[in-house]
Amino acid sequence: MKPATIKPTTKTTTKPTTIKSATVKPATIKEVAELAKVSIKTVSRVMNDEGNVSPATRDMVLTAAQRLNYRPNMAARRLASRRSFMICLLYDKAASDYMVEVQFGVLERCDADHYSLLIRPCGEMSTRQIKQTLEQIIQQSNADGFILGPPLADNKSIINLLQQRGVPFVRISQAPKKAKQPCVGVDDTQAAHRLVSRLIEKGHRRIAMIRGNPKHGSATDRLNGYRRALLEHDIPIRDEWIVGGSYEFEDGVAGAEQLLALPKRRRPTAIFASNDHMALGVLQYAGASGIAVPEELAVCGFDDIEFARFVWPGLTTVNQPIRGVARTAADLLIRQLKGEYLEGVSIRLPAAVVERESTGPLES
Amino acid sequence: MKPATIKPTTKTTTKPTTIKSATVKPATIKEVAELAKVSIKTVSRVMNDEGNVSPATRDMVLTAAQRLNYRPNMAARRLASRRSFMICLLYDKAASDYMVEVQFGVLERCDADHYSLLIRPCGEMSTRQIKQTLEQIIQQSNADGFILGPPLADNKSIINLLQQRGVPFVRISQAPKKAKQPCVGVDDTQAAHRLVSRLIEKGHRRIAMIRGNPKHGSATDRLNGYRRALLEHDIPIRDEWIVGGSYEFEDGVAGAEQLLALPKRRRPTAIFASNDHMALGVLQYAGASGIAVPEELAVCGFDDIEFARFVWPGLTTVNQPIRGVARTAADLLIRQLKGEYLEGVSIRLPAAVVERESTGPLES
DNA sequence: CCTCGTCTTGACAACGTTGTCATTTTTCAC
DNA sequence: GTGAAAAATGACAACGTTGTCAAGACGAGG
Repeated sequence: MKPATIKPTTKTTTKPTTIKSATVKPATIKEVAELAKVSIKTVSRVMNDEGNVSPATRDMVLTAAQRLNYRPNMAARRLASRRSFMICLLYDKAASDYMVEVQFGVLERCDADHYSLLIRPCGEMSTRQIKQTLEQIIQQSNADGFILGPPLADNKSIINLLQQRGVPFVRISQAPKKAKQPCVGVDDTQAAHRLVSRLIEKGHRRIAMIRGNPKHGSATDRLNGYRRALLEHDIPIRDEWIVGGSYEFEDGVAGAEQLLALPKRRRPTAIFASNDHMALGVLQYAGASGIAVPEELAVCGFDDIEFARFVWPGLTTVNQPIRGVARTAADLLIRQLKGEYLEGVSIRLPAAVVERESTGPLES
Repeated sequence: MKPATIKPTTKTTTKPTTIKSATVKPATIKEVAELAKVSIKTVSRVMNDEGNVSPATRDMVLTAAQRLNYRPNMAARRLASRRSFMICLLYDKAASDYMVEVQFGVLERCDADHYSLLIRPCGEMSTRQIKQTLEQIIQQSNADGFILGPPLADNKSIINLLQQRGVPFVRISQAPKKAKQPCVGVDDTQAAHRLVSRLIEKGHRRIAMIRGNPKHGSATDRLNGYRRALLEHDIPIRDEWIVGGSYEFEDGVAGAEQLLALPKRRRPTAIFASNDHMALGVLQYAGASGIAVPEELAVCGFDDIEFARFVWPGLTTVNQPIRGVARTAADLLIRQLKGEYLEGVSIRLPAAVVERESTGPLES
């Protein structure tokens, strides 16, 4: 980091000359109590909706609080209650669009209950480092709970650690698996199934697939959806039409190259890439090698990232209700923190196929 | 929000049956003090690097702390010191790639000093709402300082509020303007100038521009860079080649339509869109209307978002060192919090033109 | 050897809440 | 009315740090 070039001033230690308006000292619970003529404990009860407060006193306290513009001091509250009112969102350096949406969703729910959100991207960390970071967050920041984004949500080692520590957490993942913790996600298998079925309806028989990163449970699910759709329509599943990938743009390019190099007879007329990044890779390869999309090749992806509609032809894909998933995850976590018993709860939100130009004319 | 379907269990209030390993109670400063045979205050001094501690005692404390795996309790620290060790990142719901990078950069710096990061997207709020939110964050979470992302960094009203409250903040903006607060950014004018100059070098004379959102200072800067480049090469600036926009994809589409509808003689051979989103809009319009890029039309953008290289043809654009800018902003803020005097400091980081296929063959 | 600074160190009171438990008031059934 | 349970309220001690201030230890200069 380059140090700033600071214009030396006459007195380096002098405070800025800004006319600092006497920063109003925030009111404390004590002052509210005095004004309302009750004990601080009663004020506390009202502020926390603890019940066992008569409507009359409740009103008194509320108006007093309002008049003093009182807001409970979080630090004190945290210290006394041994809760931090903080939720930590743990995620890989996943697709930025995806995570921004997740952040939004979680924040929406957090705000409703005055929880703060700590974000912790772990993209460049080893599992060991992540665990260390976790320990620190638990002990130091004292996070009340965690939300694990994909693919961390499927990381056995991390799950175990949190379980051992007794910290509540919710997983965002399509694969509920055996873990008992609440899990929210989208039914990837079903969505992929629908998408591929749609291709079949449009007349395609030679449909290839580029698989996703095997570390993500979603990769398997999407593959299964593809398989099921083909099976249901009595289309044989050919190994040469299923190529590897790991959700990166370049995998799409490489996959397309491999698939389109097949002899004309066995060359696919449609490619289903396991995510939009790879689908865009396919589009780029097609564009660069003069293959017309969708006339010669239909392409579709998964995720409906922002840019799926910003390319030409627009990319057919699956839109996931990410924000909703995230909001639900936060909701489950907060409810758990409030004492609700949610073991084994698993929620699937529906995903919708979005058809654009890359799979053919829109009215069909 | 749909409520979860919860399998009723026999005892609803029972805690999960998970074997909860006796969650180790974190060590407190008191225990460290006892083990090191010093007072808690001395431990505190060591932990905060306050100085005036003899090397011998310092060592004792440090080893004791390590042996107990001691980490200061943040809540207590916050309460006692009346500082929150929290920084709030305030931003519009700007391009997600951009903000994720900013978050990364800020986090990197925060971690180094054990600051926590609060994120606060204000995309859908009015200035009034934002101010209210700010008040709450200042009073309740007690954030020590703020980092304002664009375009909030140029919002006079918000700046004033923070100034009045006496809360330190750093702006991320290309336009230092008259505000005294530290500001970090990129020299947009210069970058745009370079980009357009490059187009001129490649032989273009009819270069159009799609302007950015006038609320962002960057829009003006980029326009100025464009103007300067043309002026320097004695190319007249024609109003019909400068169309409005507000950084959205659709503005690019519309702008392209408008520009390419000009009679052939006056039709631009190159379009400089003020950001990549709009440039992608131009690309889409060109693709959809059969205009070959770069042969018939050169296109370039600004920002170098992830997808600039994922489209065909790859988009020529300007790469901003966003993470570096963010890290620097956080650095300035933290240094300010430590008492350094940084009024009027303004740091510009260089941005680089990235040439891809959309402006012509790469070796030229 | 004394004195006066400077460096170290510690005792103790904040900080602003919540938790515990005792006390007072209200409610209700008889 | 009476008694007993329930509801409402309050006193006070946590919570785990940091800030303040005073006291002790140590060195240097006379």
